[in-house]
Amino acid sequence: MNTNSHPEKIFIGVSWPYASDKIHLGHLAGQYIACDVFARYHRLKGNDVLMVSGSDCHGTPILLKAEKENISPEELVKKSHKQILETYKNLGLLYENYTSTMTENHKEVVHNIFLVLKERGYLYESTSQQYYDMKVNRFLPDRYVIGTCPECGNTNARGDECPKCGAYLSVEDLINPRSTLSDVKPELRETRHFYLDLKKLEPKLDKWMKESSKNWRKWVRESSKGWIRGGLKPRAATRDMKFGIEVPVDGWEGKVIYVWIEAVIGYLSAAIEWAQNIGEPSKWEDFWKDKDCKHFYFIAGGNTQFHTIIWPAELMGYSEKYGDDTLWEKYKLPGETKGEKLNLPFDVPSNKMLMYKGRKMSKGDSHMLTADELYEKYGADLTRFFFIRFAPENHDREFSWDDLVSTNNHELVANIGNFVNRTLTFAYSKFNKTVPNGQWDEGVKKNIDSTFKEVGECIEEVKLTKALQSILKLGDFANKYFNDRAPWIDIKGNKERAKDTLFNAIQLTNALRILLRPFTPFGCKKLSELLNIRDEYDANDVLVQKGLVEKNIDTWVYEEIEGEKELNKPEILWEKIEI
RNA sequence: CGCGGGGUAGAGCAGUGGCAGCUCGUCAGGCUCAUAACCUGAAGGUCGUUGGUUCGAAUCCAACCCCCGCAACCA
Repeated sequence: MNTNSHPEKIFIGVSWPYASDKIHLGHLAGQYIACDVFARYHRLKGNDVLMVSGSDCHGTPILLKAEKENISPEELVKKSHKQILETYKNLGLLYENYTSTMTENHKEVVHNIFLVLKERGYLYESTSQQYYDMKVNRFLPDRYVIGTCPECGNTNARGDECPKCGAYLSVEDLINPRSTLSDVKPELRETRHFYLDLKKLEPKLDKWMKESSKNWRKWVRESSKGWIRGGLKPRAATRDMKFGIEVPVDGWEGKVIYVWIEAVIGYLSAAIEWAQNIGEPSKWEDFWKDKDCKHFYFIAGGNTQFHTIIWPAELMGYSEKYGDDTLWEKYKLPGETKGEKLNLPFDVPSNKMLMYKGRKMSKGDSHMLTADELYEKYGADLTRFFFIRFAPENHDREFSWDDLVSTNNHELVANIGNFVNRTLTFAYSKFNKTVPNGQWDEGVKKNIDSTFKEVGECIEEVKLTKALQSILKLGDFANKYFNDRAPWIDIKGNKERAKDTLFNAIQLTNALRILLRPFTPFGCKKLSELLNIRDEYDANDVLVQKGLVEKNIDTWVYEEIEGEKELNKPEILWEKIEI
């Protein structure tokens, strides 16, 4: 059932996990749960949602890790991709298309964009000196060169920064440079690269950001403006490497497109792939060219400038092809029919960092807890609930097992779960396994309606923690209502009043079920069964490749459960954690 | 003086000009339908520091202190 007569179009781009390892808790806190809650809400509301992402498969760290494990980079990527999908499935993270940067389609779209940017003069060639390791036959990114810090004499300063004195260094400043890959002294060699001319796009970016960033989170907006204020520098768009998407220009063999120039293009290529998958190759234009389609990018702190500066810059430069007949004919994207510009980000709800033991989690030195560890121990709903309840939306947060246990026992279990259970067991045992036929209490009705309104507004503004708190407030209200009305006393002498109480308590239960669907879909699915509501929507039907994900039976307007409906035998939705 | 965020009760946080709030924890009481869950009440704060603007400042301005993130392919 879908009563939304004016569906909105919502495009959601989720930052691409790097296919070198499993998903860890920082990823969950950063974006992978928030995006799913947001998407589920909009689908529930009856909006057309296209949420895409994929595995980011290229780059030096994958190459090095593969070498270390003595497998090919392709094998490593394949393994990681599979693990990521498994985690998504377990947690019920649902995409219209989750793909990877290894597809032919992605390569084609990347080449198309690269060449248009080049033709429009946003990519220029330049040569520079870079360290080269003769032993492993490879150019070295700055961080793979260590040496003596010219400021403090620390002998283990990195090419970009001295960890001891904090000085920001240029790699050529290092005294006695050594390669971290082979420990040999690298030599400076001349190399040629393309650079993305961000300086040239700066005025356009500046204007766009001033107009568009008003609704962004403060820290995202301010730091993005700060980068522009500080002046944008050209960024290398290619690298000396063999693993990746080759540069589509003669004489550039052996070089690939820099992974962050390339990976963000995945938001577009994954939408194109989705359209092909559903057999309507032009369908992606509904999301990328309809000016009313809002684009949300769910990412985490460290990637902010790629989504507020670099990706918009690429899109702006690329969109100049639409004013040029020659380019338009020459560089059509797969399935492209309309000569309209591509949409820019509407919001980039980036989260801050989740800290673990005082510092951020990192794949680099295995300072992390994997998503699977948490899932295996506590299941999908609590994992999801926790990372929304304690999301680092505006500042960093320390991950804490105490918070996790506390929020489970006090909020998910005692507040919501217990209310549902006391209501259902009461109705089941005292009212002959049915919903008692009672009268609405106006206060209850009003509270349900205003909670739907408030939660909806919060989610649409991507204030998910606040949305969840609002739901918990309804849970508080529900428990208080039950307590104040004391139906266990009425049942002995004033059964009509008890009937009304339970009727309203059941409505509150059902309201909580719908409100929580985006957050804890598994428990809500179970609750549907207890309430004897037909619910074929599979909470972890992940990666629907064909068509938009099937819409829910529910809507975001509360519909009452009629009296005398039969109930199923109550069961516990969420278990308390004993310490 | 690189850019940015944060500093509010024991802990975690909300609060952007009008009586300092929420959750947990602590203490006391109530209830017994419910997963020892639920409800009521109490204690607990110099809102980082100093100065300024204002009838009025946690909130606006200035200076300073402390914590954190951002340069690499770190979410």
